[in-house]
Amino acid sequence: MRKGELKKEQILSCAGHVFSNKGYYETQMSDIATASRTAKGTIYEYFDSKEHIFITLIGQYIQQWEETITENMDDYRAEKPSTELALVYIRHRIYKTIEFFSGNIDRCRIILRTGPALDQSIEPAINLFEDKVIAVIKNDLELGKRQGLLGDNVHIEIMSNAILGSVLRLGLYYFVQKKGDFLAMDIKTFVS
Amino acid sequence: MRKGELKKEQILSCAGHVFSNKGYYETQMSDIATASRTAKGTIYEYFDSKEHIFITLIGQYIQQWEETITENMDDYRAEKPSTELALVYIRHRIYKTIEFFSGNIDRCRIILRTGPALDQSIEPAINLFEDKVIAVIKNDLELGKRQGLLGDNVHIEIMSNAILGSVLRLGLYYFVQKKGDFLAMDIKTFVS
Amino acid sequence: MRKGELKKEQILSCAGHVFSNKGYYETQMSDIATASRTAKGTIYEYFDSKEHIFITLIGQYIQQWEETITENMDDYRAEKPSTELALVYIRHRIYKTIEFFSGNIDRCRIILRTGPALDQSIEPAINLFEDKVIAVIKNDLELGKRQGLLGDNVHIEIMSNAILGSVLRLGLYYFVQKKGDFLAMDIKTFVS
Amino acid sequence: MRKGELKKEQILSCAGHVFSNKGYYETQMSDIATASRTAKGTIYEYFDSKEHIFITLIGQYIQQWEETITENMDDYRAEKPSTELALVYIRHRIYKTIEFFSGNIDRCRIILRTGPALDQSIEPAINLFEDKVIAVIKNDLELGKRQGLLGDNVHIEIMSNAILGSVLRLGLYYFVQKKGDFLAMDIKTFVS
DNA sequence: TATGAATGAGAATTCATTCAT
DNA sequence: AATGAATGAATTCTCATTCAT
Repeated sequence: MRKGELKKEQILSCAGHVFSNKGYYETQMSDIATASRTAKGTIYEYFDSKEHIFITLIGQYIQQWEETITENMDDYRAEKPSTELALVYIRHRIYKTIEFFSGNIDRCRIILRTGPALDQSIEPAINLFEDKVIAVIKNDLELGKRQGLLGDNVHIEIMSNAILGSVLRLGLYYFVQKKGDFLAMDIKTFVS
Repeated sequence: MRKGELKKEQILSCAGHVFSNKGYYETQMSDIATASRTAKGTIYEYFDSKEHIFITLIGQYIQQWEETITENMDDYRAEKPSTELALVYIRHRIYKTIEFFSGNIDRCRIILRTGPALDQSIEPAINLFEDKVIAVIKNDLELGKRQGLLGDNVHIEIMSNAILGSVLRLGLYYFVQKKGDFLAMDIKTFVS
Repeated sequence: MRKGELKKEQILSCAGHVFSNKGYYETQMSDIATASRTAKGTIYEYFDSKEHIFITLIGQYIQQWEETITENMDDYRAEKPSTELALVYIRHRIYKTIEFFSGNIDRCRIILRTGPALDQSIEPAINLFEDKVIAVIKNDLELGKRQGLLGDNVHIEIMSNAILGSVLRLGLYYFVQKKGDFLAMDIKTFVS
Repeated sequence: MRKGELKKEQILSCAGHVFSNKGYYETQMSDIATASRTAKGTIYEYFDSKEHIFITLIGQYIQQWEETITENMDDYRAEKPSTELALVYIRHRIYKTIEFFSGNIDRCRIILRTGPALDQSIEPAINLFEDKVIAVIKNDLELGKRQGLLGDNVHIEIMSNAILGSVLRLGLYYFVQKKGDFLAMDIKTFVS
């Protein structure tokens, strides 16, 4: 049981590595087999299909992201019981999201480089991640609005999408394409 | 000559329609043949491969975008010879880009849904579009900085990527996924 | 009419050139069209199919060979009315056949390099040439036997095939593969 | 391992049978699949391409020929330690080559019917066989010359090509085209 | 008579998945 | 639980031939 879990995890992480380098379509099951030092048949003991691997992987990434952004949340809660909690939250989440992306290059490349249009069956998986993020941002923004930190004319839906788009694009630019040197300062400046 | 051009254009636009619905990989040459009411062999008279069709299509989109954003540029130039030209420019380009996306749903879906990770040979084509847009935005932002409209602490690279990310994401959200009603007001509010 | 004949001849000789370089299967109708500066459709005005071109070509070669080996035959007839006519004939034919091969490199390459196993429909064409040659050799050998130049124990069928095989192989070796310098002496020595 | 070798051998021999009947170009992978009762995909587990199968086959034939002509060579060596060894050798080889051709009809048909002009990539394979044979004959002839069995005026290159041409042609005539009854006597008569 | 765009049947090859061991 | 040989549907691309002009 324990051993089986390990094997599954091993296949998953190796698959992530291959997907990250070759993309979903260019990745072949034999690549995953080779990378994970597993026979092709064995992979099918743990996953129904190539698609299933990919979807499982994205699901894992979402869970990891959720865990990451809630980490140490209590510190903030305690630290600043005053106003401006929304701003603190959103900054914390952006930092944590950046940490999330920079923490695992395969994860980063897959999420940021895989457009939603790959395939009808994979599209929902990709969208799921982005929907989750949008929901969290929206929530924070609404909190901000209630706290009077954001003017009434701020359109939350637009704002949250814009923030998500910005963050994803910046991640792609700095972490995946590595076109510039990432400077820790910045986003703070930008958001505010 | 004229007739050949028409046929090529017809294949290209039908291919765009199929790509937009099924994605690059799920699209088969036979789908394009059926959609364009052309024999498979005929498509190969005009294009070397499926990849060639896709790359040609993206190239066409880039050209169309460039044409769109420079349209009526002179009006603005005359209208506001004073300061704030950069702001006018950038707004104009954002409006025009929105117009560009909303003007052709296939174009919109392909550009916004196709992640850069489809395939090694297609990735450059996709990146080309985004690089072009980044270059234009950077240029405008630099102009804005020189005109004193943007503070010195604004990091142009980050800002331009954030704007691009926002615009692409909003296009995806409102035009492709149609999750909300697009309101003409907004982006203006957002950018300022 | 005259002009049509010329066109047909032009296509045929250009086809010979292409077949000689690429072989029957690797040759495409478009190659022949390009080589003969004729539109693909036009070729079909003169020939029913690719196969038809090839068969016509071989037929032409056979006719040319027959013409070549009978050239100046009368000289020999007059010159040596004595015995040994068979030997004179066969030598003359071998010389003329060598002349035939060396006179047109495309013809030479096609006949000597095209094995009989290309295709069910082309095999008869190739065999036709060799059958013709065998018949002529056999005839000469029988004459030689009647004249007492060849012992009774010479098996004509074997001998004629052996001579044909030798001649074809030597042609291939010296004219097509050009592995050695061809010396005019020799075959005479060999045959006798 | 053992089983895989068997499968490969099975595909190879069935492919030989199909090639021998239809020729290289007319043979389709599906024919080989059917003939060997193997799925098309399986063939590609063992061979990279149709061309690869053909080249492997010819390589095998060459090896078999080399094995055949050296069989029982020692007998001769013991039997006739005197002079005329060269003549014994060459006769032995011709008999063995005839045995080689008559021993496997597919092998015989492929070697004798496949001209060198099939295809640029296959031409070397075909030539390889004939080059090997030429080398062996040349060697024997040189031995014969040293032993004084052949006059100085015998041109070895021409002679060896002529012998090869004769043998191949006779094989084609008697074994492939079956135009006459093969009589065991003969070649001996001819060569001497 | 000449053209070359259009055709579509047909070919080799790929690769996710299965299954006997 | 693990294997990897076997599968065959599916896919891209080719090319001899046709036909409207």
